[in-house]
Amino acid sequence: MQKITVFEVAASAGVSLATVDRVLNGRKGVRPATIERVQAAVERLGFRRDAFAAALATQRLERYLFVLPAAGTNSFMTALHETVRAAAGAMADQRVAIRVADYTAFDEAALAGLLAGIARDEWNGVAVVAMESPLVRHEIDRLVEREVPVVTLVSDVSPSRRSTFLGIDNKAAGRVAASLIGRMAGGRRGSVALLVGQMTLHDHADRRLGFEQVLRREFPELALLPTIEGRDDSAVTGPKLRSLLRAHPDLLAVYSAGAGNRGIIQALREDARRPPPIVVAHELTAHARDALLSGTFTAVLHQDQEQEVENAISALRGLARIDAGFPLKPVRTQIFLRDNVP
Amino acid sequence: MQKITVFEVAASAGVSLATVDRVLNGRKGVRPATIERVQAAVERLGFRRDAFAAALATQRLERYLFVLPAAGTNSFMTALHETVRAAAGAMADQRVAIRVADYTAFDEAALAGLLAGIARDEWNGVAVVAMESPLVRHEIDRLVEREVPVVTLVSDVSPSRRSTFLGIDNKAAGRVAASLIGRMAGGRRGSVALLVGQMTLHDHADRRLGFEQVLRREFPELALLPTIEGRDDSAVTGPKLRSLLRAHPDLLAVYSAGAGNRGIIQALREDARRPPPIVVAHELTAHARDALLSGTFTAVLHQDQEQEVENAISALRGLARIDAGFPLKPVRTQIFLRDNVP
DNA sequence: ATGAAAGCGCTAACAG
DNA sequence: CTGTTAGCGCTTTCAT
Repeated sequence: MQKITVFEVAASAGVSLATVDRVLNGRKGVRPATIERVQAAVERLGFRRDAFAAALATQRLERYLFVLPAAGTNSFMTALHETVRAAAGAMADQRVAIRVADYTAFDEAALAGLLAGIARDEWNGVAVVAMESPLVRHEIDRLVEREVPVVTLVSDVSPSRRSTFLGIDNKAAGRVAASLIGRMAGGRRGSVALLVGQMTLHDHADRRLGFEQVLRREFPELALLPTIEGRDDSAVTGPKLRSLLRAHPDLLAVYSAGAGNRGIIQALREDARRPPPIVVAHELTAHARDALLSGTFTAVLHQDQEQEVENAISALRGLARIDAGFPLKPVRTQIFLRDNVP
Repeated sequence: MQKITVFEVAASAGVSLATVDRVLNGRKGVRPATIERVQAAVERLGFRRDAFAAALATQRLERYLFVLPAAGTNSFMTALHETVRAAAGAMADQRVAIRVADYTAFDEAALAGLLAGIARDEWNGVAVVAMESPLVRHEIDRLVEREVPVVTLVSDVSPSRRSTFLGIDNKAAGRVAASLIGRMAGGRRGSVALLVGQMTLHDHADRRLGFEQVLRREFPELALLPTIEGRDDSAVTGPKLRSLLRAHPDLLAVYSAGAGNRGIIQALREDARRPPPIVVAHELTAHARDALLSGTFTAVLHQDQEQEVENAISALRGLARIDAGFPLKPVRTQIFLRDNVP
């Protein structure tokens, strides 16, 4: 497998380098007949363009913007910032610049405003952790109109014109949670608590959907209590769960579909019932995981952030037509039990 | 963030390009004082080497060899070949050539022979799906002596001098299997079957270890039957499990730690006991997964091959000092329940 | 519509 | 030990 260069292609086709380049990059100003001659030469010689040389010569610089809820909102978001930053570092020497813009969590107007300020010539693409909101949807649609590729990450907004949603299958996650809880309850009857951040978060809403569906259909002996909105904030989830535990002595399981697990763990610690409630949660910090897994039977659903961010970057590059086809893998959810903590 | 080139570094340090290059690439023959001056300049200017230019100039061509059990051995191995081939394709235009060499599964001598024939100047690194065997261990050590980086993949051999084992935590996988089975059995007593390919396969041995450990300690009401060696072959696993099912009417769970699941599924289909046995298996094909998940309660442990192969390539490139440090992620095991099939 | 020639940023002979 | 210089393969003005 020899190295065929544009030079040999040019020679073989009886044209100059410039012409070969024009054909290769589909630029106009070449006679059809010439195009064919060049393409024939490419085929004949089995020419493969050298990606490094091309990148060097073009001096290309790609810019992508990640729009995320502010770090510090909760550990998931803090970690997400970190993950994006890490990915940015890794891509930097491939001439891919990645920046992050913050918005106050749950603040639709802030998010919409941020999106409104994005210009086509500034960014080659935008990845956004969205939320359900007409305002937000509208701005995403406008971005797409301005030909700025947009993908949603972690939490979607539908039906907007964003190119893809990249993230775990949240309905499946909810179903798994219900399945685990139902099996572990082993036929006992009692009530089940479900906590989300806020129902405008598409991902949390999806999880609830899947959860309810399986719980109702397969475990009718378990009564689902009204959903609690904890704003992904331990200062809210803690007290709310605490009073729920007090009000429902028969509560035997908790599904935390959002964040704010520190509050939840706290409330559970103070609870005295035996056996302690079954808990299924989504998490990110190792600390939360350890605390959660120490209960009776508890499972943690883990979402591969790194992969999600990598996928987002790949997708955006694909949309910006910098890099060819990207077979995106679905983002994985891992289930952690006590026995497989890393 | 401007573009700093080696040229500016040279100027700022008061040396020539060649010297900068020497320092940058850690080549010898530079006075310590000069090295410091250059490094200072690099820091000061925030110089980042352009990977494309470097790759272009070096004309580097990396060659890595994957040594695997022949495809067709079982679907896992067939898929592994395919995964390696796919990775090879993706790396090809980055001037990384990946080849595969086959050996007959379970044939220590064949594997050892293959390894013995590898020359240092032919390959920049070797990834091998190994097995426990003095012969194999010896050849791996010899390769390392000849300064050919070696990593093991999927199944390790210890204590050889290979650089790293890349693969899932098989003891953890075994523990999870036991945990799931124990929980699902819900206190019933009965016997449990464990099938592996062969005990010389390090990964299967590890899974057994973790499995036994948790089963004994936490679920003493479950009796573990003698381990069956099924050679990862459905023609063997099927009949063996079938006779086991006949001999043990109280058998209530099966852990398939190896391959050959088609045979296992077949045997379970013919079995009439109610409820059907709990099954935990490792798998690869979607078909096996679907079949397995249709039982009473069954879980499938899924191993991320793509990631494993990518990790192997990264690790080898790191060892070949082509690419800097790669923070390898542990390879994930995903648990599939009926509700989260992709 | 096509060609000639000058780089892109880094590396590696070859001198000194 | 350090500097000079000629590329690597592709892109891109600027002529023709």
